[in-house]
Amino acid sequence: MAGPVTLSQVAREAGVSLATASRAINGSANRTVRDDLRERVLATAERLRYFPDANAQAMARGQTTSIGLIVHDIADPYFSSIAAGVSLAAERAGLAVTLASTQHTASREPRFVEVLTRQRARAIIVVGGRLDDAEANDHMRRSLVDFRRAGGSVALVGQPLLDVDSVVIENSRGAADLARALHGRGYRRFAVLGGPANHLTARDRRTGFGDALTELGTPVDPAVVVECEFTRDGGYDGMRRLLADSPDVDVVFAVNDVMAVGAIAAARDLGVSVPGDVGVAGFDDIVTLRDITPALSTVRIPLIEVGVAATELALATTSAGEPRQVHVEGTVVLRESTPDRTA
Amino acid sequence: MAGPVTLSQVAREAGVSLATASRAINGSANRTVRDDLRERVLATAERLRYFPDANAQAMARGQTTSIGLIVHDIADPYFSSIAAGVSLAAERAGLAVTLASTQHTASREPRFVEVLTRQRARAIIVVGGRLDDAEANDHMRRSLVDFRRAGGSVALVGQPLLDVDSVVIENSRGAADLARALHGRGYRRFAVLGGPANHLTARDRRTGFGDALTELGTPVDPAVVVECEFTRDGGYDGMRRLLADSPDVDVVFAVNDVMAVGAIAAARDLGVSVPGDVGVAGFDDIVTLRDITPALSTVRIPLIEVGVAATELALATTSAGEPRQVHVEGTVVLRESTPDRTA
DNA sequence: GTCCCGCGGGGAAGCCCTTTCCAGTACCCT
DNA sequence: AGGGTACTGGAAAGGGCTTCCCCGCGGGAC
Repeated sequence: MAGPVTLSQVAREAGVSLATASRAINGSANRTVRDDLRERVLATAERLRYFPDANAQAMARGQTTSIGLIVHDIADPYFSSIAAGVSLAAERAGLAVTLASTQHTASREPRFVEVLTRQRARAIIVVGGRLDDAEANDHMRRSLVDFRRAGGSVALVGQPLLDVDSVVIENSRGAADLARALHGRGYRRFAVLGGPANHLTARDRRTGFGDALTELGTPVDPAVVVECEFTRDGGYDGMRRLLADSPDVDVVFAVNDVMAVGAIAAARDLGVSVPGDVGVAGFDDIVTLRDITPALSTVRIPLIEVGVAATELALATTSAGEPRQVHVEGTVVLRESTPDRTA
Repeated sequence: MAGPVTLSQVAREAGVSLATASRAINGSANRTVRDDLRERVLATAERLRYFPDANAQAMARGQTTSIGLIVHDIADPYFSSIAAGVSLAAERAGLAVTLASTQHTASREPRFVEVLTRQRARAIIVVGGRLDDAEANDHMRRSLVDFRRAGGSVALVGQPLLDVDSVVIENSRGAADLARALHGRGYRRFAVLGGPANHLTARDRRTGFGDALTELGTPVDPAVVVECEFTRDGGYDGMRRLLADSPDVDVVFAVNDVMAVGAIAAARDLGVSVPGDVGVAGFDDIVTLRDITPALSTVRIPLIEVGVAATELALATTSAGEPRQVHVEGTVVLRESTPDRTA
């Protein structure tokens, strides 16, 4: 019992002062500890199974060893892959990751930022498409300002929206590339499962896709751009509605993979064959895609690397100047769900 | 600048003592603060955007507000679903979750326990099948002892192995139920993708499955119990080997879903039809299953609830007596991947 | 043989809170 | 009117660690 072992116990036991014990264990900068003392301290610490109290260290040093990660839903493969990257990078940097999953509730985001502010986390990584919701974004911006005033840095994954460093995913360009690739495979009558109207990532992908097709002379009829939730079930729903209204379509672009997966399920349930009757493409290349049937065409985003990049960005000492941006390109990957029609 | 706002700043600004400010903001037990003072303090805190330093509070109170979660791989849907449950329960309890993902490296586990010991986390949830590896388990046990000596509690998800409170998943029984259900559908020639030999969860599922079949008079030929990794790629590999060696099988039980998914992919790549030529069943009912083809028969484990239960177990004040156990039953779910053969 | 300098040990301050303990006030009861 | 009680504000003591600063000591330089 007697609670955790403290440094003073170690010092006393080793017959040295607190200061020396601290320096021996920590290897203080610009100070050295005589070898025999250091070894004695280390041995004592080991014997007593001493583990420094990170909270006390944080207080004394004025700096913690943890970073925060805010995602919409940790059970969603998109987020969990990014989380894996963050976790990896954090471990490399010797930091612990505090996970916050908002369950798609925007109001939770600033609340979690506050929690992390209290923890005095070194940095926060905020992942997930932002909404075009001035009030919510203002809340978030304000919380992040508080956080940074408390000494933390922030990196966003998604849009460069909140005046902070960001890993920017080239949604628009990726979607445009996909549109051109599909056009190249002979598709002409496009429909879009567009996600929520005010979801910025969804919007960028929609417009990138649409603009490219307009340039190619096969614009998307706004009637077949379906609004729906950004989730698997949203895709399912959207696809049902789309197929009910306008069956005259040869390919459907869902603005993310989980929606595309839902769309395929909806098509199957309605007896519409994919890709026989209609092709489907998604966006992100989440890891679970490799095992769905038909294999889904998509725009590959290196999610783990995105997580790593965001972490490194947040941790790199801020010059306090312009918000920095790291751009990540998507790569079009065409698979069975959109076979070549020109043949 | 000037770093984070402190309580003394708030107190000074509000014209009260530190003690009063603390009590006003915190609502201390068995003490009251006069209304006008409290309001003044609160208003000042709000105006100054004061956020208490959780590390300092932890020191003063001798208790932190975080719990640790150790998983094998956060990008694996099995773990991320449990993580979602943990995250949910933690939020309810007003605690932050520190995430550690070991990437299937056993030696990382005790290291993460140590990190959490330093953080003085309230509790640790360790998720993921343990190995029958005395040395690794000893390490882990010892680390957990250190952690508990520092005041934390522990809950395990999986086997009741390390003398700590556990959420025990009835692997053996679930697998036996599945075996009987498959037998009931007319399957007779069973094979097993058995996972690693020393993986306890895998072993329990293997033996539960095998024993039930022996009882039914259709024992599994040990030659068709294939050892492989506990991952999707392990399942892929194992299935390849299995199909190469012994094609005379009508159903394959993979000891977890991701392996089953890999197995289906392998079958497809080898031109073996599932379920036409061979049925496949898994275990866990991970959320991504709903969209693979054919829909996979499995044993459903309520993963989110498991996460919640583990968290609540860890947080429930320990009577310091026997390790407590919460048992979770699996439910057999038969889908397209194992159609009825008796018809 | 002095004088300095640098090295390294240890005392103590300080990080930001909570909580105990003391003291002052107001009020009630007799 | 005096004494007790209830209430509440504030001073101060931690809590575990880092680090500044002082000081003693040994060695190099002249």
